[in-house]
Amino acid sequence: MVMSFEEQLSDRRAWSIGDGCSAARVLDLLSTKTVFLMVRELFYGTTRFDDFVERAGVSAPAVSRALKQLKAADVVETIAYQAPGSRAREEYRLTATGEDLLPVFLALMQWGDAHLQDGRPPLEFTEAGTGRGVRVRVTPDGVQETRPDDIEIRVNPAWRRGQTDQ
Amino acid sequence: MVMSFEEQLSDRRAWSIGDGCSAARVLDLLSTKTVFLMVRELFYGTTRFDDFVERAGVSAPAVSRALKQLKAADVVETIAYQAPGSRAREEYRLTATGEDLLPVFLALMQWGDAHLQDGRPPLEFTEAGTGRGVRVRVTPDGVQETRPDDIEIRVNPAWRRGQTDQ
DNA sequence: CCGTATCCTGATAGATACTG
DNA sequence: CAGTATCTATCAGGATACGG
Repeated sequence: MVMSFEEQLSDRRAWSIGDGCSAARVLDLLSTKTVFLMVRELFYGTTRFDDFVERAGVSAPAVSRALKQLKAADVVETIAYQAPGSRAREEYRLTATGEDLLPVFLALMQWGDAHLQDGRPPLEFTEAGTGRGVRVRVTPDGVQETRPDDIEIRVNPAWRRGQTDQ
Repeated sequence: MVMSFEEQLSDRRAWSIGDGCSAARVLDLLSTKTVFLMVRELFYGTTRFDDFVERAGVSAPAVSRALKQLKAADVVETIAYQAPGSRAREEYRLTATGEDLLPVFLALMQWGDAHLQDGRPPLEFTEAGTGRGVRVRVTPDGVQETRPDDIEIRVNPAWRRGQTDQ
């Protein structure tokens, strides 16, 4: 993938080192494991502080810091809401910017499923309308994309069986 | 994307916490910034130790550790080679497993380009045969994919101008 | 040129304890 | 229930110095 690229090395140096490269910039933001686990939970629909703590298995101070970072980066926003019969709360939601992280998240999952998980992936992602499986792919401009709203997640029954066997 | 998923929460707990979730497993491996920068360099075709140090702007010990980790994880392999007229060396290459990280890498770049970079992305990825731009997308099974070997990278001329203006 | 061991510093996570 | 302050332990990263 790279050969023709090597010739542009002098340009490459200009952005590669320091803050020019987008990958490097993203890592400054998402580098910590906790931050990324928060993003995962947000995609799974977690909205409340204690649920982040419990479901991600991370301490409350760490969650507090991570969520604050994400909010500062405009990945997360807090929305006031009123549960019927209880007092006002805030819930955490992905912003549009945050939802754009879906390909990053899915690509990470897919790679883990393929290379770190033995056998069947624990989760399956399918297209709501058609039921077809969805994956992250490198594709040329013009191909059809699946909208985030059209994605359904299911726990793979085969995996569930595998777990209880242990 | 998540509603139907919430109902399966009891299953979710089983894999979400600890090492069940692929995302969490991947993060155990790729969590550090240096490791990820090494992956970036590998995709750009860097093979020699000192080049990793220079191009990623990371200290030699950090590079040493990161490369060792990646090798242990079967993302990187070292291959002996003989440059004409100099002594034998080893070079670092992505394994097939490592090359599968391409969507992760591209997705990260794209997100950074879209949300952390002001304006034009510094790099452009195109399909070798057709010249069409390529991106990472969430797509249903069956759509055409671009092979890693068919991807060309170029430094965006517009970005280069923007740089020198500063 | 290609690495690695050692030491030191800064960032990050957990435990604990406390407020609205 | 929803956080935050503090304190400490751990770990990644740089500087330095040294062997193949």
